Amino acid sequence: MQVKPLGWWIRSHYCDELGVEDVDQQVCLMGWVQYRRDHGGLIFIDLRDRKGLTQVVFTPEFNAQALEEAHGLRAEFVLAVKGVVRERPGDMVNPNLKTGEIEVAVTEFRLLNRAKTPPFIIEDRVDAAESLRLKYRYLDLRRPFMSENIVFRSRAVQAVREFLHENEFIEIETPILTKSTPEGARDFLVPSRLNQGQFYALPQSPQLFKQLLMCSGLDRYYQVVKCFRDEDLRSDRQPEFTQVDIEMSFADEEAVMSMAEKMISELFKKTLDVYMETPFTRISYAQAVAEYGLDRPDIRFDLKLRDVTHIVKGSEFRLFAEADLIKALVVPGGSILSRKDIDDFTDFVKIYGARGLAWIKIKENEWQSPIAKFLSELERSTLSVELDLQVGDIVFFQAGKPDMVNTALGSLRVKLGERFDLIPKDVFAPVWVTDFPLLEWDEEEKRWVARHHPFTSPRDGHFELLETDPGQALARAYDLVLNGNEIGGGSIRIHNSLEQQKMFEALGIIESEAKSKFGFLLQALEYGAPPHGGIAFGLDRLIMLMTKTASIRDVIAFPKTQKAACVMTEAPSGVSPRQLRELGLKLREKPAEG
RNA sequence: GGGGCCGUAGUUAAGCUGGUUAUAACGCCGGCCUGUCACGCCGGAGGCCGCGAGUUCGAGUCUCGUCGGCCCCGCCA
Repeated sequence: MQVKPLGWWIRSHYCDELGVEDVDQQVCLMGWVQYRRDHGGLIFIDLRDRKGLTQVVFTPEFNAQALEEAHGLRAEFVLAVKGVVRERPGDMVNPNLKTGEIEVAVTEFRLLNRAKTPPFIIEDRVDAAESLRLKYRYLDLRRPFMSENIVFRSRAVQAVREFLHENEFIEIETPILTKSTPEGARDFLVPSRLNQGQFYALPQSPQLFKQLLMCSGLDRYYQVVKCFRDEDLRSDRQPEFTQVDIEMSFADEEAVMSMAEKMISELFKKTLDVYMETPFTRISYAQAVAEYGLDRPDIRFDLKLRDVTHIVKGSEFRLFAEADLIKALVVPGGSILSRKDIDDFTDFVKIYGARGLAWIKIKENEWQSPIAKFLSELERSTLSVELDLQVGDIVFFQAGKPDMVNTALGSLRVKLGERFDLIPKDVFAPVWVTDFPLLEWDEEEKRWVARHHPFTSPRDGHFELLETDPGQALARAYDLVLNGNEIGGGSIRIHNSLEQQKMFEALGIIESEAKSKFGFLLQALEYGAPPHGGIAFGLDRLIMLMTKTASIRDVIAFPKTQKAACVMTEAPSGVSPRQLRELGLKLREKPAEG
């Protein structure tokens, strides 16, 4: 069987399109051999393209020569098939296939290309090792699961673009080769050949450019844009990722948030037919941390943390007595947990720096607990009343530094939500988190750093706090959280040069550095900068949630591994001595290989 | 920087407290087959047990190191 050119053949249908209404039509399909069922005198091939499968049948009645040749077909061979659509008799209908009521009887076919036996079978139920899938990514993307994710992503981006264009936003590209700035994540650097010893940085986000576009009067900007951060990876984090980046002039936080939630709800309506009620729920940062322990609360289930410091601070239990904060988490019906379960949860909270996990099982006549004996009668009764404890409940306690207590117990809350099946599937629960602190104390650098970024405006009247009590200043910033995942965040920016300089001062950035790193921004703000603000959405993470995939890699065509490498191209790699010389670079140590 | 899990035919896995020739399924190759649909039946090939040391009479199995993949903490405005 010879490989033949495409010639003048033209595809008439995709492999998901034909049905009984097309019977007797002459059609032409093109695709890959999915399954081959060779009966000797009769051969069935399931032909696959990106849309679906169609059974084509080679029979001697239609073309004996073609049947003869088709014995040589193998998985993943590329075919063009011409034939007649036939209705299948009732008992031969395949109800599992969209095109299962028909088949295409082959009158003529062309083998367009052969294929080696693939390293793994191209189908959804085969769970090949991820490293293998990544090495042969082009094959992995043939699987319906993967290609559907990629197609969905395209549809979602399309919906976002439509919304933004309808709302007067202008798509504007910003530089990829740009300037390294202090603050924030580690930069990816690109050496400059024409300016030896100097480096570009890849943008962590187009933050400054979009603000400058507002200064330009372009008024409403957006961009679907790659961003780069040289930090460690996670299942929801890649070193290069895509943001839907938005900025608008003459807007306060209400304007940005209302625009953003319209965009998100329209996106969900258009692509998933999911209705989201607007306006979205809002919660302050302080309340989020108090009740959920995290600044990205999953509000799909209740189970809130309770501050019990005032009740048990004076207890004889040393861990409580020494703690700055003691919080409790009551799980109704949780006393069914075994010792082993509790040990596992204890190990889990230790990840976050907890020393242990205190617990009390509320039984009919007693409190079963390693710590009950340390609690006075009053402490017990106060806990019982304030936490409304019922027989069958379990109470977990976490005590220590506030950050640790909140993170550990907040993470445990999510874990318990899963364990007790409290999290409704198929629910998308967006929530705005607002009133973030403007600054955070960086213990390592011994200075205040911007929690969002240094261009975020403080709330009215909070500028003065920068000099008196920086930790109390609140930001005009907002995060959008979906099912416990941060999917977007933004702020109203400082649009006054003097205020921006004051902010740099508060961050310990000296004037000369501010001038050299951000001089262009400070200048731009002096030439009539409009009030402005914006938001950026993490597209990959958003798509991951919408498609309910477990990893961000499943919604990115060519992702990187945890070591930020591409298994397929083998990037990163060494470069030739000549390339280094041209760039004026010299490696400190000899690499293993060039 | 740190913690954890995993690496055995092409693939997915099994391989017990170390013990003869390392199993199975799918895939692959050959043959048969006109109604299958993850076709079926018969036969066959296929292994540096990730790599390197060590312990041992003996290592897929135990120890250490190393490489790779994944999950997590730190980090990620």
